Amino acid sequence: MTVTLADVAARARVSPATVSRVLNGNYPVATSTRDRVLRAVDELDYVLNGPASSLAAATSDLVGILVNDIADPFFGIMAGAAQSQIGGPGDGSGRAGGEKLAVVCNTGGSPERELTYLTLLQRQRAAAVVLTGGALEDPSHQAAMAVKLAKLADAGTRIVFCGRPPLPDSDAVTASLAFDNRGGARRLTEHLLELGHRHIGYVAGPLERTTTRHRLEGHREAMKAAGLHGDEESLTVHGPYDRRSGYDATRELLAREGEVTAVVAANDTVALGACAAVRDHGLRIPEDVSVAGFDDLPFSVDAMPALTTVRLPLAEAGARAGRLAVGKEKAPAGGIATIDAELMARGSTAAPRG
Amino acid sequence: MTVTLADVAARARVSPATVSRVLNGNYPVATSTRDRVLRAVDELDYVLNGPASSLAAATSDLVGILVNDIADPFFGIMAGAAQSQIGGPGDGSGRAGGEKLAVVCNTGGSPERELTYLTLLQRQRAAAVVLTGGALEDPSHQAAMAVKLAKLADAGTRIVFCGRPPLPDSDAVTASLAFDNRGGARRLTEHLLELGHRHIGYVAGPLERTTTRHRLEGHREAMKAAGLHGDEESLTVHGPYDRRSGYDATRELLAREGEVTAVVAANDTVALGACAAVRDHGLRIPEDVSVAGFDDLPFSVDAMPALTTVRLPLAEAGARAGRLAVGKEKAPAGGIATIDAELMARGSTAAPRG
DNA sequence: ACAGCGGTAGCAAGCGCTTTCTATGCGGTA
DNA sequence: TACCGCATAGAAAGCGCTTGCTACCGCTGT
Repeated sequence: MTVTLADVAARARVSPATVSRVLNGNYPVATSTRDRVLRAVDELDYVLNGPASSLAAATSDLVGILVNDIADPFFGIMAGAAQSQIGGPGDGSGRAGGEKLAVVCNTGGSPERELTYLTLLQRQRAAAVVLTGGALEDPSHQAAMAVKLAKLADAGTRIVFCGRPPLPDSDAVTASLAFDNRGGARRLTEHLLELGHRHIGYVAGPLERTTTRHRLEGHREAMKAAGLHGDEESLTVHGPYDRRSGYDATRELLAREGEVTAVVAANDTVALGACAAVRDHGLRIPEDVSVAGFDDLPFSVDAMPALTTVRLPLAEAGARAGRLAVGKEKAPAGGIATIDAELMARGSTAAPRG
Repeated sequence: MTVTLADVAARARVSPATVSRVLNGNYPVATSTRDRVLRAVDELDYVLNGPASSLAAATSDLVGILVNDIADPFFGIMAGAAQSQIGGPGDGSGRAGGEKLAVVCNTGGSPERELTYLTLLQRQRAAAVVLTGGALEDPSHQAAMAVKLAKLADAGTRIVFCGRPPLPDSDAVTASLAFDNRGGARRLTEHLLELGHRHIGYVAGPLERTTTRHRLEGHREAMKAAGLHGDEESLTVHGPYDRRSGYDATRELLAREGEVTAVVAANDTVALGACAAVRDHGLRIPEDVSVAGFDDLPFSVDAMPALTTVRLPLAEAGARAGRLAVGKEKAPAGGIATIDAELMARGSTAAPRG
């Protein structure tokens, strides 16, 4: 039926062992023999049996990339960059050894799915796993993750975090690349404060994610430093990281009182919803209300007016995570690197009226 | 070291065969025995060895989803929807049998990568493969794909196309879900013609993709039906499916002569670039120039003015492809289904001046 | 009371590869 | 000329699981 190593061996008139060695290139084989084998492989159109190979070698070339939402470019960009480094096809090396299969797994933000994907990858004896995006704060889930990751690490799977805070007291994770969400958020709010805003609405992400908390903390840090605090609670609304959440929350913020002069959104997508709400409320951006986002996704510069936001180097971070995952790059000191976030002041923010 | 089936068997005081049967649930096992086994699995924290299992059973639970650009929500949305149906974790069934590992592979639009990913999936003995997005028109690549897909199908891998035209004379593909790009494009251009436009610039996608050709054909069909043809060639510019291409091409179109009153873009992302170019040229949308996109990605409604475009039911199509891939749904008659595209007339198009 | 049978469990033979260990052939050296 | 060592190839033992077949047990039917 399907062609096996033995078939190739027979055709090349060598032993299966030799074919295996030619394919893996990890053992000296005479050039003439190698050529013969390669020709046979070609003629028979032989494709290695991955499971058999993985079983015998006790390793696999699978690399999993976990993302919260594959439809969100935030994750897509990171995942794409990571995948491009991990290789699979066309990583430029041309070496058979570099032929890793980078695959992305969509958890949909669900803790169970996250865990189950990890189990599935463990089952496949994955070579590495990259976890992207913020983590859930739920202690029991964190504990479960720590255990699972420890087991994976134990089995030789390399683990890399990308855009995710490091796991405390764990040496399972090879490297953690964490975004400076707090700093970015602080600078963003400072920018608004400098423009003269005092009543700033905050449309935050889901309560239980680290990303949400960090950005919120940065915002509040800035507010506090400006001597503004007390009404933050009432000016903060939580919701998922989507457009609708931005729309609904902003309508609510606007309806509550007329006092809000600026709205900071959890991310750019939410900001787009916020913009729509501001307009539907009959107000102009930025003359009546300033709006700001976070992430600087590609479409943000095309919003009208262009969205003030905080740029996260998603592609760079993803690529680095990919390289770390396949060992092309060595881990930063302490296994942790913080990635800077840069304020992008654009047209959607301006001084408040009056 | 790691826990094996045999360890579980020993602990449950049964044979390995019995453990395997409990795990696979495909053979009668007495309840008491099953419980004992399940408890042992739990206590030992046993995780099946995927490669070994796949080798012995000659099947695997991997399902590959190939996309051209994972950072593009067009693909992200389809892939996410497909993945959600394929299951992996939390497909709702709860059945162990449904635990497929849906993974997405990013070809970056490169033909070699596409082929190599297919080989990699073949090597893993994937249960199914979903190919999304338009195909390349290059005959030699198409032939290579046909051969590769035939081989995969031969090995029992189910193959589904999503948003991709069917492969002629091939029974390798289980089902093809093709978007009605031609019809959508035609209706879009008709809309512009009805508004009174006569000089319509077209920023097309890469020359070698079926999607590009089909959309272009629809456009020209409409033009021809309106008795307008001849200058289409000169009003068409090709480029990649990205913002920059839309920007550059539109600048060029605008600079060429002042006559263009509308710009149709290859997709929404390109349209965003076109919008920016129109504005940078000192013109207003839609008063001076109308702009239209394609796909109706989530951000399109938030452009200012909201983008007129053609809606493709990406999520529905992706979900259906996912279901077809795992056999939850049966293939449409003839293995081919055409998915309708709906015109979304919004603020970015209006009658030309004068 | 005995053959026969449905219901369970175990045995053992692989699945297709990797890898250790062993065998062979050859050139070079004393 | 005899011996050693290197370079290369082969033999064979698994890797951990699945599954066809056999074995056993307690019943039922006659």
